[in-house]
Amino acid sequence: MDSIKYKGLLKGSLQIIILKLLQKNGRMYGYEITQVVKEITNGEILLTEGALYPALHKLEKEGLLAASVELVDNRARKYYTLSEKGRTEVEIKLKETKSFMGNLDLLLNLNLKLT
Amino acid sequence: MDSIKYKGLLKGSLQIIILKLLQKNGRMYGYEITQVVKEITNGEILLTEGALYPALHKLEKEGLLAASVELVDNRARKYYTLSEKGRTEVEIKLKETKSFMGNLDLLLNLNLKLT
DNA sequence: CTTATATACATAAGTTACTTATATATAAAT
DNA sequence: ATTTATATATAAGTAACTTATGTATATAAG
Repeated sequence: MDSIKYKGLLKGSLQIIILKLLQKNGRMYGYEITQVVKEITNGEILLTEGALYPALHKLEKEGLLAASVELVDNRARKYYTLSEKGRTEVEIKLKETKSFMGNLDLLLNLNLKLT
Repeated sequence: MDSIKYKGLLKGSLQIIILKLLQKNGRMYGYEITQVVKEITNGEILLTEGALYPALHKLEKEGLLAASVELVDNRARKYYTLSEKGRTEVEIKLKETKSFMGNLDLLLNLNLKLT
């Protein structure tokens, strides 16, 4: 698995992507996140395991995610959900991301319309 | 000088910010870039010297920028302009950035409209 | 039947782009 | 006289990645 595009750009946005997907879908496991991101972005964003799993562990350690392992088809899946703290944080980080994109819009003359 | 917000998010976007400002303004020096970014973003993006100057040096080394030192008020200024390669690259990186923001829009449900 | 692909997680080593801190130097303002 | 603004540079440390490797099961292909 490898992500060809957006070499530097993904930096800093992986956390909010994970948090937002969990906010939307309630309960997901790591591999599922990689597949959903791939589908939604038409294969343009391909998360690497080496980035995703440490990011999940970090978010769990920080108390934003709760994890529970489950056996499905004799294979271990680690499901994640947002904690209470995570539900608060996702809103904060989302606002930050929007604000940053608004500023990038001004600097790069992208003519975005944030609704 | 320090940038409070967008801790991770700025990563990967500094290069395109520099290139785009030079495309727009033709000829700028480092300190001027920090001030223009500060003004345009209402003080929300504050470039650090430790990030800016190495980034300028790297872009110059890669042949995207041309530099010339000038004395103004007895102080040395290093002016940068886009090279031919830089003029091509800024368009490529701009498209990449737009594409990435479009994908982030899909993942985060931001409802932006890229024109 | 054995090999490749998909599913599923984890981590170690290396790279890169930052932050923070420090350094130098002149000009202008307090 | 001291601080703030202007102007550039670099060294040390950190965080978030990439790349590579490892383990293990299920399924499809040849």
